[in-house]
Amino acid sequence: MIQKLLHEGVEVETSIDGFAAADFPEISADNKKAKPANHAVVVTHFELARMIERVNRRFAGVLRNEMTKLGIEDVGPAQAMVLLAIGDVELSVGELLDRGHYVGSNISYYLKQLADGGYIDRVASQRDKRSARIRLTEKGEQLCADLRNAGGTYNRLLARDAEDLRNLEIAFQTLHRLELVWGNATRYGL
Amino acid sequence: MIQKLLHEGVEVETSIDGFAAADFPEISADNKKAKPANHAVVVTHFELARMIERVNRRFAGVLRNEMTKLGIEDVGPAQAMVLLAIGDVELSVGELLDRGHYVGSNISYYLKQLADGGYIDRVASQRDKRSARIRLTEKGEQLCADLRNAGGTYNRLLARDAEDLRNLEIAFQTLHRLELVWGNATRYGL
DNA sequence: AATTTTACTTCAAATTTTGAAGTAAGTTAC
DNA sequence: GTAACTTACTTCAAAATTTGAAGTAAAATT
Repeated sequence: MIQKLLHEGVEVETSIDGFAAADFPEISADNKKAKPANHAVVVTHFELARMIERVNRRFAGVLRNEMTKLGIEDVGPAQAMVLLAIGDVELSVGELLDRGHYVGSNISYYLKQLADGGYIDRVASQRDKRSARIRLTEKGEQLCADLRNAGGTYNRLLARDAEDLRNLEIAFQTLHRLELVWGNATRYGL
Repeated sequence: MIQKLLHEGVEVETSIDGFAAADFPEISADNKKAKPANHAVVVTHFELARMIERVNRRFAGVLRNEMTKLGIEDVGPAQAMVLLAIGDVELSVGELLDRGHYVGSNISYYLKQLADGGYIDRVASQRDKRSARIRLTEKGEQLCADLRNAGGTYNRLLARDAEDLRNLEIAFQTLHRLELVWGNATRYGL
C-alpha cells in the first residue's frame, strides 16, 4: 500500500487511513484544558475529506431541525444555505456562484424557489441587463435572522474560551486553504 | 475583551468574502441593525458550515477527477468515499454507518452498487446472521490504493512544513468537535 | 412461545446535482 | 453597423443522492 504520507520528520505511528479518526481522546464538552498536544497522528487528505463529509451531514441535520422548529416548509436546508450566503448584501448570481462554488444551473434552480417563496427579490441590473441582482426580502431577512439567532446557542457551545476561538479560526483558515488547493487542482489540473 | 486572536504564522490571504459576522455572544432579543461593533474576526457557526459545504463540494470535484483519470465508470465519488471509509478492515454495516453518519438505507444502496461492481464482498456473520460483514475485494483495495496514491500529491501540497501539519491537526480536531456538538444537538435536541 | 429489538434491505418519492441546450444582452473585429 | 463571439444567466431532462416508510429475518427478552 501507500507508506509515505508526508515528507516531514514527525513521528508517524498510526493511520494508514483505515485509522480511528473518530476516537480522538480529547475535546469533550467538559475537557477544557487539553492543549491539542502534538502527538503523532498525521492528518491526511482523505481523513480530512471524510471528516468534512461527516460534519457536513451533521450540519444539514441541525439546519433541518431548526427549520422544522421555525415551521419553514416551502424551502429546504439547501435553499436556506443560499439565503445565508446572500447575507445582507445585494449581489449578482455570478457573485453568488463564487461565494459557494455552486454550479450555475443549480443556483438558478434554488433562486427560483426562493423567489417563489418570497424570500428574495431579483431585479435586472441597470448597467447590464443580463445580470440579475439578488437581494433578500423582508421575509428572507427574517428567516436568516431566526437561523442566526438559533445559531447563537451553538456558537456559545463551540467557542467557550479564547483557545476554542483560536482553534476555530485555525480550522477556518485551514479549510480555506483546502478550498484553494482542491479548487485549483480541479481547475488547472495538478 | 476579545482581541486580535490571530497572531504569528497563520498567513492567509484575507478577503474571503464579505465576512464580518459580528453577532456573537450577544443575542439580545432582536437586533436588526444593532450589531455590536466587534473588531475581532470571529468565526461563527454558519461561516464554518458554509465553508465546510464549499470545501466538501470542492473535494467531490477532486475525487470525480481522479476517478475519471482512473477510468472508473461504474461507481461514483460517493461510493468511493464509502470504500475509503471501509478501509482495510472487515466490518458490519452498522459499524460503517457510525463511521460516516450515513443513513442506513443509503449505505445499503451504495453497498449494493459496490457489490455489483465487485468492489466489496458481503458475508453474513457466523455469530449473528442478521449482520452482514463487509470487506474490500482485490478490486476494491486497488481502487483505494490508487486514490490514496493520487492523494499523496495533495498531502504534500497541504502539509508543507511542521506548522501546516499542526494546523491540519487542529482543523481536524476542531471539526471532530463540531461533529459531536452538531450530532448531539440533533439527537438530544440541544 | 410470544413479543420486542436489532440489523439490515427494499422500494418509492423527494431532493439535489449535473450537463447540455437555449436566450438575451454586451463586446469585439471587421 | 453588423456578424461573430463572449458573458450571464435560465431551462429542461436525466442522473445521482438522500430520505422515509415499510418489510424481513435473526437475536434477545419476557
